[in-house]
Amino acid sequence: MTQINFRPADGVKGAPTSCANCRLIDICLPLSMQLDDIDRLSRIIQHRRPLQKNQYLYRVNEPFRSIYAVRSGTVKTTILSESGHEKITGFYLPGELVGLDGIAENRYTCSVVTLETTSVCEIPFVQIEALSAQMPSLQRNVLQMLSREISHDQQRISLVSKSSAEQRIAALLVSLSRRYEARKLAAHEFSLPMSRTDMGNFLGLTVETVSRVLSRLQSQNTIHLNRKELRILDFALLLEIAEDSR
Amino acid sequence: MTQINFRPADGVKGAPTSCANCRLIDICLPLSMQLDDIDRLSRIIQHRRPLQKNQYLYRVNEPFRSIYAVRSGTVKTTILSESGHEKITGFYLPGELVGLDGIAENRYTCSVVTLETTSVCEIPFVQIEALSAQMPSLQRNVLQMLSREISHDQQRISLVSKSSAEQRIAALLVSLSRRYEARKLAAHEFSLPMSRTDMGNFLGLTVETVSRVLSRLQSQNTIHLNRKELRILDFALLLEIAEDSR
DNA sequence: GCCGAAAATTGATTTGAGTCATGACAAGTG
DNA sequence: CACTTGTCATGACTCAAATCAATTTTCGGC
Repeated sequence: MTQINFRPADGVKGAPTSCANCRLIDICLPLSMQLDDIDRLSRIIQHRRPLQKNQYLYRVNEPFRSIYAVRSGTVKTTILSESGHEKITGFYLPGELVGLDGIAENRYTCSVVTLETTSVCEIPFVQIEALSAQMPSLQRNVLQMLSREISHDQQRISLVSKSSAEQRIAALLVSLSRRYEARKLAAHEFSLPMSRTDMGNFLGLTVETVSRVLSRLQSQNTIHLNRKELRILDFALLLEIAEDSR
Repeated sequence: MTQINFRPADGVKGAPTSCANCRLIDICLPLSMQLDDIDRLSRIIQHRRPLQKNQYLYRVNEPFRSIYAVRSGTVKTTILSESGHEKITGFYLPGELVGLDGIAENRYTCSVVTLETTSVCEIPFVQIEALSAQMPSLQRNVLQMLSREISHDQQRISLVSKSSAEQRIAALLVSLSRRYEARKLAAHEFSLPMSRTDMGNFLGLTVETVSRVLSRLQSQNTIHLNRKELRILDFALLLEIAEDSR
């Protein structure tokens, strides 16, 4: 299991590190900021100890304090339906931010759960506000990250409302692939961070259907799947399945 | 057809009006701002002539200039799949903002189409930025509106990924009902602003299924529907159908 | 390494939504 | 006004996904 390490620097464990050394700099909040601005931003970021699998980063209705950047690992966001059922609304990879939903009501409107061992950068919101009052580049970036999240959410809506199970699953795999690619990781060979159950929950399908569709895609040589290790054999076809709409 | 008038003031047509007189003030961007701040905000808002049904407010990839508040009428946002198929990602009622997705890339990532005659308030983004640099209340409100949109998008994801057609349709009706209620309009008797086709597109269902489910809900006396005029007869049941999840 | 629990796969069957086809109705057009 | 056009409703039929059930595989703890 060759887990890629997103630790920003090789410094002493727990020592302060800077976003300037982080390999996610082209994707994450400091995106296209000046070096000295990045350093000022880095100083307000808190590095937490990594969370084990299935831990809550925060829960719905907790008071909003911070936004978080996933540094390594993967998380899911969940909302609670009025009947008490948990519904997954998204998966977040390294460099993606969670907690942005908390700004409006000053408390989180969803919960965040780790899918594997995950470390995050915590960015206290009052400090973001204070700093961005003096730093237009940060203010602009915060707005951009929120806006980007809205675009992504819309993509997600179109993903989960696709008509067939095959389309939805193909579209999820394509989405993951592209996001790994943007992180300069292997786009056609990666590990699915979530369980089949989670995929089904997110996509509005039963586990059995997820399992069957994955098997079918495998028998057609579109993908190869060994437990969670995915290899995309025919990306073009996968994309066609995902997009080919009635 | 008693169309409720959202025109902010009774002034001369085209004369400058203020958000202070608008009945959407508790919902829209100026939410909980001071009166003098509201006046300053009002001055940068441009009132466009109303758009007829099926007109584009803007199209995907157009350069981002403004965000828009729906003043009266209804719009839908659509994104284009790679296969060229249009997918509806949301419906927006008076007091809701569209265009927030444009901030990140400086161009819109979706298109906005009117579902009926609609008027909007245009708010040029450079002016928002300039003004919010001097007006913390506005800066905060802009962030809150973006954050709120993210929460709503997550709700929408959970809505469209529900498992059965009945659940999805019930959930959409509940959502509309609550949003009309928040606008102090009749929550249990309103006109569906979108066609059956649009409902189906948004929910990932065929028109026929939409039609059949609506008929079924009607024959069970959960709703009464005459063309687009909807009366919710048993809201509790409708909510139960929407939320009752496996 | 072994055990029990959880997760995933696979099969058989049922059910619900899609597809195709037709007709009703309303709105718009010449 | 007749005629077209678009929207919606409904029926017959098919097919895909849910459900129910039984194994198999994987994984965490001892």
